Amino acid sequence: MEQTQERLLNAAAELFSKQGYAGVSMRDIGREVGITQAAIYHHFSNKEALYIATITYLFEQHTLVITEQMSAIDDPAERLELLVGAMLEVTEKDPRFRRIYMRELLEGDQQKLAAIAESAFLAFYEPLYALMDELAPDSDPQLLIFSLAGMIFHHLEARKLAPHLPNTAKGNAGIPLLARHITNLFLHGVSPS
Amino acid sequence: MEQTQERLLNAAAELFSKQGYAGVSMRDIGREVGITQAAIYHHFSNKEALYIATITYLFEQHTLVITEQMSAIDDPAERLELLVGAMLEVTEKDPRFRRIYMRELLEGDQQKLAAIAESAFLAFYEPLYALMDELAPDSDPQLLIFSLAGMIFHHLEARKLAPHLPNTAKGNAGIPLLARHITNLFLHGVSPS
DNA sequence: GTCTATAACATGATAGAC
DNA sequence: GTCTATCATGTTATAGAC
Repeated sequence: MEQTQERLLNAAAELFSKQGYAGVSMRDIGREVGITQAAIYHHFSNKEALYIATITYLFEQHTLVITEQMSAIDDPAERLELLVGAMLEVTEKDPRFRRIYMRELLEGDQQKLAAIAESAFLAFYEPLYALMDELAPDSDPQLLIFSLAGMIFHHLEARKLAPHLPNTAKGNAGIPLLARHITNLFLHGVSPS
Repeated sequence: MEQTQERLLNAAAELFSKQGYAGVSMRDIGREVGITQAAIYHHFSNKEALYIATITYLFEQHTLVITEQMSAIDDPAERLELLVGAMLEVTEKDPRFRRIYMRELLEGDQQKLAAIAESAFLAFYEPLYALMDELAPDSDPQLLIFSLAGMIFHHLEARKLAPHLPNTAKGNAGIPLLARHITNLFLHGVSPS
């Protein structure tokens, strides 16, 4: 099979995002795909290379779609709305993507972070930077990006916490409601006019 | 020394929060404290027991301080400002605290999350809920809390990423600047009137 | 309370057959 | 491209001396 490499990437994405780098062995990944641990080394030179390739694979899969859609829209506020909605949808549909991101923030050393930033995050970061510059020319675009990303990622993870908190609305907040909440808060704050 | 147990908890907090459960060996923890791996088993029955004890230890340390300060302030906007500043300060001073929180969001099963929510998060959640209700009576308080927490936690983690991104301002954003950014965005959005 | 020694097993990686 | 076999090392945990 020629697609073994991609099946390895998908198995690795599932396992790494759920259990972390140290929590997954090459044998675990091989088992998932149906080959032995040794055979993986024909496709990737070592565990770290497979890990980096996995992250790159996940980012490329999802960020290209979003930036393409964004580039078709002129109005900044409209572009923001699309960005938030698309990010929520994509990261809801593929939790591996957002978990690998958060996990790397937590435990990635500077060397690995640098590799990830260059190979995966940069292409996504630039159009966001431009958008923030249009929306708020007097603010720091990087701070705004970090704020927005923090809201999007945290909402999706924190939903697991909601059932254990008081006064929680019945039924989880759907993606469209979340998108409206975040977009509105980002544009107008807590007290919209 | 009688305080070996506490020194073990601190070393474990440092390592577990940074590298995750699987990423830390009993030897690593013992080395940090200056005893052998075998000696740890005199204080904790096994690795998992040490991990649970570590999480409990961290949460107990940090929850009360902030809510006490908040209860002294009447004006909601002022109380928000204090909350954001205090949260940033505390979680900056003890990164182990926020990392364990994010890590448990990522990989904690529902049972462990329920325990953490009840034993640690509830007492903190209630005054926040009341504050949101005062700030924006027509919005969902839980959504607002998750948005705010997402910004605070993500900013502090994402600073590791900044050096690898283009157009980064020289020098990391300090806590006071971050506090002003988040408070302002939360109250007025990207384009304050 | 801490040590050394050791058991029993898992891990990343390589060599070489097919 | 995948296998089996193997190596060197690291892992949790226990036993028993001091």
